[in-house]
Amino acid sequence: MGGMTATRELLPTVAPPSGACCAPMVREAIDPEPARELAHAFKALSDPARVQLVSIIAAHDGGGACVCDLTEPVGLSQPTVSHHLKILVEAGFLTRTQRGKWGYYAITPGSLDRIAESLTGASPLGR
Amino acid sequence: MGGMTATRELLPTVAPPSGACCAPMVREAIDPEPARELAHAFKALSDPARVQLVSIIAAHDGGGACVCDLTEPVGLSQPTVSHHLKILVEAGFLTRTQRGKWGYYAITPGSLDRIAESLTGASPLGR
DNA sequence: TCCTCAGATCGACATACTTCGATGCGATGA
DNA sequence: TCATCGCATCGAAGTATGTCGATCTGAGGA
Repeated sequence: MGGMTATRELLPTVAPPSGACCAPMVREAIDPEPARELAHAFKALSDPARVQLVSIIAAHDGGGACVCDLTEPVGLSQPTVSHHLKILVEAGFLTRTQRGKWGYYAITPGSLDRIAESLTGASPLGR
Repeated sequence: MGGMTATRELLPTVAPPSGACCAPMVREAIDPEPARELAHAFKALSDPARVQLVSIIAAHDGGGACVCDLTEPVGLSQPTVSHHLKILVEAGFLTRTQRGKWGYYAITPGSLDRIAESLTGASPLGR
């Protein structure tokens, strides 16, 4: 294999002769179904209000936060906040528990780390 | 500090007497503006086709991938793929370079790690 | 110069999402 | 038992998003 020097610097100004226009893939890409699930998780975090809600609830740490403490910081109506919370619960980021007449929301342990891992290292999106 | 035993297990069945219904916050929550930016980044990854595109391009690693290699795996039309790529570029996840008559897309180094960090450790969403 | 090809942009359409006021429901307190 | 409180659900309205066919642009080759 002599003479393979500086191939990285000598990218051809035109593509390979025929057929392929790109270099072949180095690794396997994600399958459609996992892609769908991953996108669904990201969609749950794709609204500013929901990002704030997760942050506020994470800041409460131990006991969780009730809806009454979440409405005012995000500046939205109670039904809207309730709607966002439901989306976050269904996506697995939050858990809901009822104590007395208050409902408390808490971060599902590990849920954020799991989604973070999908973006790094040897996962389908990481490099 | 005697007698502070098992307070974690003895959560009251009703909330604190008056006013506050939750424990106070342990840390600072995210501000509205950073929340908006973070949500915007997540929104770029909130579509299955875009997750697949990022994965396929990441799998090409070195030289990047051209649009002709991206249309078929995601099963969408060329204008639609082009549309999704634009969103990913604007969100900072991809970079585009022209070589000959082909356009090549590559992952912006560190962009995925940066978003992953916002979900873990001492960041506003992590715990 | 003209033709061809890769791919970006445009316009249109259907669907999904965000938001709110009104209402329903279960738990507390009187 | 009845009134009140916390909050989930419902229905409606406006906006944003995903998708495609048609078209435009810019680079290469004849």
